[in-house]
Amino acid sequence: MSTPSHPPHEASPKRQAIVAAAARLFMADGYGKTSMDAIAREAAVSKATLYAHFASKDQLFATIVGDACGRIALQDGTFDTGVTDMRAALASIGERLLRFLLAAETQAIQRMVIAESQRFPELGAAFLAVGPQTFLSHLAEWLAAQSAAGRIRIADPAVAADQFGALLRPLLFLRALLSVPPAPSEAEILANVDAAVSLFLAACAARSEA
Amino acid sequence: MSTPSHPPHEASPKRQAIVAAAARLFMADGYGKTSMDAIAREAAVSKATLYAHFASKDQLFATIVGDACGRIALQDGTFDTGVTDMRAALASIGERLLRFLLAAETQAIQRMVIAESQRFPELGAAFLAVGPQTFLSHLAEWLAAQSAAGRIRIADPAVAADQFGALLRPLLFLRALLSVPPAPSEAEILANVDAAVSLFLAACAARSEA
DNA sequence: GTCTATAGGCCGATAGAC
DNA sequence: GTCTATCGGCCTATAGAC
Repeated sequence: MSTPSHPPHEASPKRQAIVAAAARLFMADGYGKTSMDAIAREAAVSKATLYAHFASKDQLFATIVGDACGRIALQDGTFDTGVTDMRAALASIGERLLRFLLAAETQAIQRMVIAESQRFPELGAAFLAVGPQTFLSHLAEWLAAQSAAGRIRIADPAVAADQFGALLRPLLFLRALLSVPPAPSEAEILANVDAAVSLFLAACAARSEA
Repeated sequence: MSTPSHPPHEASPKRQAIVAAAARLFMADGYGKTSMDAIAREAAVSKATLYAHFASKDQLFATIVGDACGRIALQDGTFDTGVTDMRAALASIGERLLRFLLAAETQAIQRMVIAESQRFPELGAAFLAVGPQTFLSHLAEWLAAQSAAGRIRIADPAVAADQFGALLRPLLFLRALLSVPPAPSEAEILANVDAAVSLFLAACAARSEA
């Protein structure tokens, strides 16, 4: 993140193996339980090689999480421009967001960043910037456009985007983040999206304030 | 949690010192970075005494987090029965919830439980039960009563409670959980509560469905 | 750059005296 | 129950040969 750290080639095969192994283990077991020995073993590389590519466990962790945050930003953030049915458009955006938030890799990253954000202060800020804030600013822009086109009534697009996003982190999302079974079912996901869209649209149809 | 574990007196002074020290250190540094040596030092007790009261680091951690979860449940869950102004009532409930979610101890517990919920499966379930689920079931009951009294229109109180709760975990809440400065200001807190109440009420005034 | 081998330290947990 | 002292192990990181 702060230190790109490519002393050898960025695309060195061993380096790629190390990154892949570290990502898998950090996400599965967290920072504390993952040892450099285990990463070296998983990557089929000696520990010395590992340390030739990454100066410390901290730096390796920061690199892995930074990469993962970058991957989040690459998620298709396109919002339809030729909208006619607001309910369908919001349902589509909401469903994509909720499914993304519940995906295994996203959940793993969230747990890691929340767990270590105090020890690695840049991590939380980086995640927030490339994840939630990027998504919300795109959504706010889109909402503003829909509002300007008269398809919805929104006073403050930024606030509205934040609220729509929050509605897609209901108890279902908490349950998943806390690893409490059962895993979210298809029906639950769709019901939560529908409820979020309904509440949001009902409010926007009814009022002109924020 | 599962193992009450009081071999000596539950209220033994040394035991209390251990619990206090462990709670402070676990919440500040997390499970991995907190050592039994540090806890013993902080509690002014030998490590052998520590192990006389708690069989292992895991068990001590589970006890501390279980206690903390129990303390959450003790939060004043009273909802006004003699309500006239729904906006004021919801604002009061919302403000108490958001301030609670942002409190330092609550944040520390959330980080710990999210971080270790995979290694300690009972932890996530216990937290969910005594925290969010207890609150939401009380809120749902209260909303049902208000709906029955004709002060609001709610089809599914459980869904509505979940949504009101979700609206009180906006970006502001994420920022705090990720330890990203600045700390939430008074104005931000009140603005977020007001926005949540406005959206919720506008939707409930406008529709009869969920 | 990559290996084998190991330094050096801290950790969780225990033995044994009182 | 509480202490002092210590074990055995695993961890991060490095030295030195190739």
